[in-house]
Order: sequence, then structure tokens, then C-alpha cells
Amino acid sequence: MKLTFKKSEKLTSRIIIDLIFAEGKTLKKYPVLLKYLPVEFRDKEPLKVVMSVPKRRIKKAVDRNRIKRLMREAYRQNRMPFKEMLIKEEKSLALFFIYNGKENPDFTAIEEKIKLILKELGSVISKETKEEL
RNA sequence: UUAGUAAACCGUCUUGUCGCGCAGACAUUAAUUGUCUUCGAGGAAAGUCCGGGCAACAAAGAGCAUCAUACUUCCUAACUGGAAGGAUUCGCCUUAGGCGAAUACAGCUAGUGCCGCAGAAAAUAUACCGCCUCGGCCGCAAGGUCAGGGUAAGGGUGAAAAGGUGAGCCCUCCUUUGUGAGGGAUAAAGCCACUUCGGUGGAUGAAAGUAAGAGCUCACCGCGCUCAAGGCGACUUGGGUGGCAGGGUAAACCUUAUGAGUUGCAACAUCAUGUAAACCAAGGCUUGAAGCUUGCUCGGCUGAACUUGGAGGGUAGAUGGAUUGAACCCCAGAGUGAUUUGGGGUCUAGAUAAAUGGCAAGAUUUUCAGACGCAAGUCUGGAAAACAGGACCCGGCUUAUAGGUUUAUUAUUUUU
RNA sequence: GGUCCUGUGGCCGAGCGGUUAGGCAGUGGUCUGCAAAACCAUCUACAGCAGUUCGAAUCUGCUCGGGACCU
Repeated sequence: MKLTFKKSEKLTSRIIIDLIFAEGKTLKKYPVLLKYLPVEFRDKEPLKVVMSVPKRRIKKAVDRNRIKRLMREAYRQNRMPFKEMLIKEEKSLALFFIYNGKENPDFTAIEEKIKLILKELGSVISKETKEEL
């Protein structure tokens, strides 16, 4: 499987984003915060994602754009194991990453946190499926 | 050569690999997907401070209100923009000119308001103290007190005290040439007379003062008005006149002139979805309910497809708008210049929860440490590379910005 | 993206161009056996930079914060 990152893997529906904020669950690994929610997508994509940096925390547009790009890159390189697991368990998820720090980070730090979060989320999901069974 | 100032321009680069966005070609699929190729952030993309394009409002028309602008001419699609010029102020050089900088630069002589504190007085100079004088009273006198009149010489203040400067008795004598002596002239008040009650005349008198000074008079400058010459014009130069009335403040109200219809691409159009211009109740039919039209009025428009209440449902996403344009580059011409005319060439981001990134290697510049070297410098290792990210599009303005290049100019050093 | 509003001590909040009110809080005192309350005193401000004006929190321009509305 290739490490491409097409538009179909991005979450663009405003309705689902509102749903995540209303009903989603939260995982924190400072400075990254993840909100997620199990959702059925029309195009059968198992995983859709949003990257967000609040204007309140990071003032400059250049820095916001850069942090989003770094987060996207880290997610692109490290999501595959998690995605394969989801396909195996026949689930679909909507993810919403929020950068909650005030500093301008470098790539390795972001990558580490994203890896950690994906791993933890994976264990949580597999636990839930076992309980359902 | 070095440093300063001003203006203009540039504003890290290369390769590999994994990825991203628009478009095109080819292949492929039920939908789709894959491969390749071209292109892919800025000088400010920012602030949203001006202006315009564009769009909607069944009119956008008039008046008022509101807002904006304000030396002149020109440029421009337009402008709180730019160019050239004028005036004022400041600085420098040196001299009656030159150079440079700054200027929200219409009108307080249309009206109204304000000018705290201090000060006698802050805009009609209403005389507070002082000075002079006349009268009454007290007192032996010196003087005191009360009331009236004159006088702008003096008065701490204040940002500012009424445009600025100068002049404002005469003769004789002395010589210590003055705040001297003598003589003459002169104001107001008071006194007497007359009176049309506004004043007029007369006598007395000689204090202060005729140094300085002044709000009084005169002259000049300045201001105003006006004429002539030059200039498209702002204005400049020169002459005449006689009003001296006119302190500051309009980024105080305001006046004058000019301009602005309002709202903004989340405008707006099309498609899709939706029984939804549907259902129930009340009001309301051309002698006109009600609504729309920019803040108001007039005017205009719609004309039962309307208004109010009830009950209830759906959409909330795709396309256009959207990138070929007052576009950019080169050459030639016009113009002092902003700019413009002609010719040739180029196509140069179009995303939509929003594309430029990650990793690796190298180069360039700066800087730090160490080594070598007399020095210029060389080598090794580390760090840093500004301000900052399109969101309908353009023209400006403003603000942020490491470093570099060019030109002009000023000073300095060296050589000739 | 667009259209607007706003900024005064630690907090709230007045302010007509002329010395920045007032309340709460803080600090020190009086009072009390000790506190509280009360009373007295005191500390700390006009977001920043320019301009207009004799004089600016106030008027004007620019910059920097904070907030609201429009889908």
C-alpha cells in the first residue's frame, strides 16, 4: 500500500465536523489534541482527517500553515498500520487533530506525538470491538 | 578607499527521494484509478486606510441630512495617489541670493462659541492699584476720608496684552548740555455767562507734563482695496488709494466650493434537494389593503402571487462568478516629469476546512570556536539565513523586513 | 473574506480641551485580649508613536491589543 494522501482522505463536511465537536471523544498528548468519532462515510473511506491550528494560539498565518503541513506529513507517513487495522475490523473513523501548543515545533517532535496518539487510539478501538463481541 | 544620506532593484540556490493542487495527454474502470508532462505565493500576498472594476437592488429622480476633500496646473479608469510649479516655515552656505527639508496650505475681514490658572484687563480694552484735579467733612498743620471728573507715564502675570518702526512744545541764557534757570504757548475738570440743554463763549490758572513713553496725532513698512505688466494658473513685480477698523483657535460649531444612490463576491446567477407560490384561521378586492424603494421627506414602483397567527417539512452542496488583465517584457517616438502613443513578443497560482511540505546531500553568505600564517588569508567543526502565505481582481497609501547590488550626493584617505 | 465597535491603577468604572472622580482589593496605623466591621492615611493608571493646540485621556493620523456581526 502506498503512502499517498488524496483529497478523499480529508474530512470536508461541515456537518460531520460539528458532530465531532458535539459527540466526539478526546485523546491528549500535549501539544497535540485528537477528537474522534465513528462515522459511516458515503464513499466507503475508512478514515478521514482534519488538521487544525487555532488562531488564538498561533498568531502568524505562516506558522499556522507550517504546523498544519508538519502534522499532515507526520500523519501521512505513520497512519498505515492503524488504517489496516481499521479495515480488518470493518470500522470507519473521523479524526480531528488540533495543535494546542504555543511554540513553533520541529518535525520530529510532532511525528513522535502523532505516532503515540495513533498507537493509543488503536488499542482503544480494538478494546471496544472486543467488548462488543 | 571608507563612512553617511537618498532613490531604484534583488531578496538564498542546486540535486535526489517520498508527497500535495490546477490543467493536458495516454491507458483503464460500473464508479474510478494509474503513468507521464507543464505550471504552482509576495515585495509587501499584511493592515483594510483610500480609489476603481464587477454584481445586486421593478431606479439609481429632487431636496434635506450625513460623509469626504480643500494652494495651482497636469497625469490617471479613479483616488486621502503621483508629477511639475507656487507660497509659508525651518536649517545650512554665504549673501540679499543659492541649496536642502517640512507643510491637513480654502475661509476667524460671514456668524456663533472657547481662551482654565495667573493677571487691573483675554477681545466693545466699562480705569483695579497708581498719578493729576475739583468739591464737602475732619484736623493748628502735615495729612486723612467721602463723592465726582481727568489721565494709558508705572504695575508682579501669561502661550498670547491689541500688527511693526520712528517722530510728536517754542525762544533766550548758563555751560556741570542737564530730571538746569527764566519767559511765552497749551488740555481736561472746576468757576462765570448764554443756551435750542446737544453745546458755545469768557476770565482765571500753570499743578502734572511737553525726559522716557502712550491705547492720542502724524509718517513709513505691513495689511486691505484697486490699476498695470508677466504667467494657463497658484502667484510675482511695480504704481495708486486711504479704511487702521482686523489677537489666537475651523484636527471648535460652522461657511463656501466640489464630490458621493445604497450594499458588498458570505454580492449574485444556474442546477440539485424539497408536495413548499402547499395546508388551517383571521384581515383584505381597484373609491385600493398592504408592501417595496438609501437615513428622512417628496416622488416612484408592485397591485391580492399580500399581511398576521397556527401547525409542520426540507436544504445547508455543486457549478459559474474566478483569472487575458486599466496584464507583463523589449524597442522606438512625445513630454521637464508623472505619464502616454506606436510596433513586436509572452500567457505568468487559481485553491475552497483551502495546494508549495518532510527527509538526505551539497553550494553561497554571515557569525562563533580551534589550528596554521608576519599579514592578506587557508583548513576543521558548530550555529544562523529576515519580514512574512494568495482567497473576486486591479491602482495606490501605510506598516514589517536579515542581507546584498546599482546610481546620485556629502565628507574622508591615497595617487596623479 | 467583509463590515463595525472598543482600550483609563490588580479588578470594576466616571470624566464639556484646563490638577485623571469613586468603589472593591493591597499596605500601614487607630480600635480589640485576638480578629471582623468601622475610621484615618497611603500605593498603583489614560495601549504605543507622531501631529493640531498656549495646553490632549479627550481632536486627527498611523501602529498594537481585545471584542461583535454577516454564511
